[in-house]
Amino acid sequence: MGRAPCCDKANVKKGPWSPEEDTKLKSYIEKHGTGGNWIALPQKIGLKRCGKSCRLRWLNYLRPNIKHGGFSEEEDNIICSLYISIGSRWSVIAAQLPGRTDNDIKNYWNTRLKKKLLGKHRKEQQARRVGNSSSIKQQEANRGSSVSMVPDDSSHQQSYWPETPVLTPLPCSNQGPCFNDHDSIRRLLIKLGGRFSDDHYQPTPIHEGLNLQFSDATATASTQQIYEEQAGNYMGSSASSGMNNVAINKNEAQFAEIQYCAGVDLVQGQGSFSSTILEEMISSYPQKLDGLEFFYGEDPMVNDKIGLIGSICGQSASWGGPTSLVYPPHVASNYQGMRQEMPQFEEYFRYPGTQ
DNA sequence: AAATCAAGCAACCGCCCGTAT
DNA sequence: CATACGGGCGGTTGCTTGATT
Repeated sequence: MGRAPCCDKANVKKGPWSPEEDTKLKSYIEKHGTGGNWIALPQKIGLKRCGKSCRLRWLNYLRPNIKHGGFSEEEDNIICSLYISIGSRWSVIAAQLPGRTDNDIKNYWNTRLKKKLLGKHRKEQQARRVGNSSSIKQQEANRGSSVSMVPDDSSHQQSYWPETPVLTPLPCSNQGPCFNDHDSIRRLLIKLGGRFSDDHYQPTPIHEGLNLQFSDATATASTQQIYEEQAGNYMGSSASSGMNNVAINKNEAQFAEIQYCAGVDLVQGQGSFSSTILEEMISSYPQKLDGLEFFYGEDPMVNDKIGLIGSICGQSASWGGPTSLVYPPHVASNYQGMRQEMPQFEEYFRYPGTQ
């Protein structure tokens, strides 16, 4: 039995919204809210629109405090960092950029940022081929100093934002990249299903379905609280629909840790995680590099593929050099297989009960 | 001035997931 | 447990606008 359409397609208007439609929708929602039912909303207002269309219009354009265009360098960096870490999960990325919508970020990434970064990376590839190492160093030095990390005070979450799970807005300082903040990254990755080890945290049998730890002893009580909320969610979902959800989230969390390690290296200029493990990954799993092809350019050499992160965040190769690489989600989904096939892998990621 | 091309963006489509029945 | 339904999301489409020939 096929799905019933969400609306009567024949009697529904499509295409651009008129100012009148915008006004109707906006004033109604501001007065009465959405009523928790987008499908019924257009009939109440007298709009010949699909409920989903109304929802999209409201979320992307009519909601207060929406910012359009004019992405800052700082926002670029956040988007890049998150894209590298979690992939095209635009809603999660958008939650880190108050005032931005997932659609906006997605469009921005697809139309500009991707090309911008690709151009940057190719430039570096060419420079490397020419062997002009001194000019590269100069470029990198310039780039490092040009990365703007100016805090944006105007971007606090407003009351219309809670529909997306709000993570703590990145606490930016003018001293360095926003993503230097471990806790922000932790919160984000926890949201995606992982958790961090906590000296005060004692795993219970009920939590063992999520036996993932991040090797970070600085986890805070708030982090633990978030994790426990997450664990509660998982317990709830597993109670209603089996353990599959937990298993899925566990994989995501494992992926998140891999990404987290690389991501922290990425943003902090620390190469400790990357060097050995990633070289091994690359030599063992060159096919796993799919998904970020656009960064690689036409150069088949793996080493060239790996300079991408440096390009992305405008950081020098010095922090990770030719060994800094993160894996797209589908790679991480095969994490168990990777562990089995590559014993060394285990050495780098300690999980509870594996020591 | 007209035609063509490319970029940007708003909106739609279809799938997945959670929840209610 | 199965089914229906709504919400949410990412991918894609197609229109608009500006640049170039």
